[in-house]
Formats: sequence, structure tokens, C-alpha cells
Amino acid sequence: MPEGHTIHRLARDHQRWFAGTRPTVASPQGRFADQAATLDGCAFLRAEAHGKHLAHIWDHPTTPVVHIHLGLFGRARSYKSPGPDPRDSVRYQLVNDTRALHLIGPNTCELLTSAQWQAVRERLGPDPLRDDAEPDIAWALLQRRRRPLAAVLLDQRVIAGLGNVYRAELCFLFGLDPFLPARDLDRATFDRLWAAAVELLEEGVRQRRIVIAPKGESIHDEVSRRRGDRLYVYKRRRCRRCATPIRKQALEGRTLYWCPSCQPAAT
DNA sequence: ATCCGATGTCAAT
DNA sequence: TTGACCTCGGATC
Repeated sequence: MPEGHTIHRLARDHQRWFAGTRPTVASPQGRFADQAATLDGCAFLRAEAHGKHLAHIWDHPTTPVVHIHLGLFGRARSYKSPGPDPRDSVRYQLVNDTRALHLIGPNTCELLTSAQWQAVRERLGPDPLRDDAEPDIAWALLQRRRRPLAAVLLDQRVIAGLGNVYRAELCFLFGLDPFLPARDLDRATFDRLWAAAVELLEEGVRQRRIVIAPKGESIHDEVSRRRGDRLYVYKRRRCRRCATPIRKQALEGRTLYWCPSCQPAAT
């Protein structure tokens, strides 16, 4: 679920549903109970996202920011108000007159000062989904890394918001060897890669899922794709474009997928 | 009923 | 490079 597009979608939805209201705040699971009590009755001002990090900004004198990171298994479920009884695992629950939000299993859910939220953001690279993103910063960092490109694309200090699906699919789209040292990428290709990241993440926000391959294009589709994501290589047995068996290999703890035919080794 | 993997990150080696 | 953390649901017995 959660790459940058998911988080930006949440920010947008939460902004629309909760901004300017005073939701009740609770923590049935308990670990956010004190913080929830602090916020209960405060006005929800806005929601924003940077990469995979989500912030709820409240009208609170000292700690106005709820900083959320879903990690690998976190989910944010929303309902028409008042929503169902929260299950025991709901860490952070918001309810106003129109909507309810249940946050489950987040990697991070903490109350921060504005300065602390700022510090979190400063550790992140430019986010293709943000208007204020400066791709030059990512380019400068990329040029200094000799690690494989596919590994650097997951480094949130370089580009914030890409995850395991987008990094594999972006490398595929440009026929890039994922093991190419990042510094060997040329500027023109980086620029196209960045532009594609912006476009594809935006499409992900719109569709609420990752869509890389256009509808009719597949010549070798696979039936067993539960989620129905339109992908070329990620978790596939064969390349969607050329049917070559997909290769997979752990790279820095994450499974990397690529098509050895469409993405030949750089040497 | 149990196992296992998952679109993530950090700290400890 | 590994382990810990957070939780769910599909697959498997």
C-alpha cells in the first residue's frame, strides 16, 4: 500500500474532511492515548505530506503536529461518520460530523512540535509530488553515489516518496540496469526519470493505486494479480512487455525485480 | 489453526 | 547485513 502516492492521497482526503473542524480524538489501542487526550477538542487546521510522511496540523499551543508514518503494514481506513466500532488495534481515531478515520499499525504516530516536524522534513529529499520540490538537489546527491541506482532510488534522503514498486518500474521504463552505479546516470536520463516519477505518482494519487502500464498495452498479462496493479516487472513472473522471465534479488534488504532483456546489464 | 509475506525504516552489528 | 517493530489477510495444513 504505502508509497508516496498513498500518503499524499491521505493528506488530500484528510484535509478535505477534517480541516476547520474539531474532531474527537481517541486511541483505542492505547499507545497514543495521552496524546489523543491533549488534542481532543482542538481544531484540525490542515494535513500535509512529504514523501511517505504524513502530518496533521492542529491548533495546539505546544505540540500541534501528529506525525504519521505507515511503515510496511500501516493502514488508514476512513468511513462515513461515525464509522464502525474501532478494533483494538486502532492507534489513532478521528471522528467529526461527516467522517471517521482509523489509523492502524503505523510505524510512527507521534506528537511533535512544529520544529520537530520541520526537522523530519529536512532529513528528506525532494518529493516529486510537492510543488516546492527541487530535483537539482536529488541530482546532486545521485551524482555522488556509487551504489546501484535501484538502491539509491529508495533512499528517502535523495528522493522522498518512491518505494519498492516505483523504483523497479521506473528503472524498467527507461531500460535501466538497476545495478548501474547511480553516479553513472546522465543528466538527461535523470530529468526524464524525475518527470516520469512526477507523472506516475500523480496518477497513483488519482487512482489510489500504482498504475504504470497503459490499459491495452500488455501482450503478456498475468491473471493472478490480485491487486490488479498495472505493472511491468514488480512481482511478476514474466515481463509484461516481452515475456522474458523476471529476475529478482534482494538488494539492501528489499526485493528488486527487473527484466534482464529490457534492462540489459550496463557492463 | 497456523504460517508467511508485505508498496518501510531504524538501530545495532 | 540483520533484527526489531507494527498488523492483516491469503495461503496452507
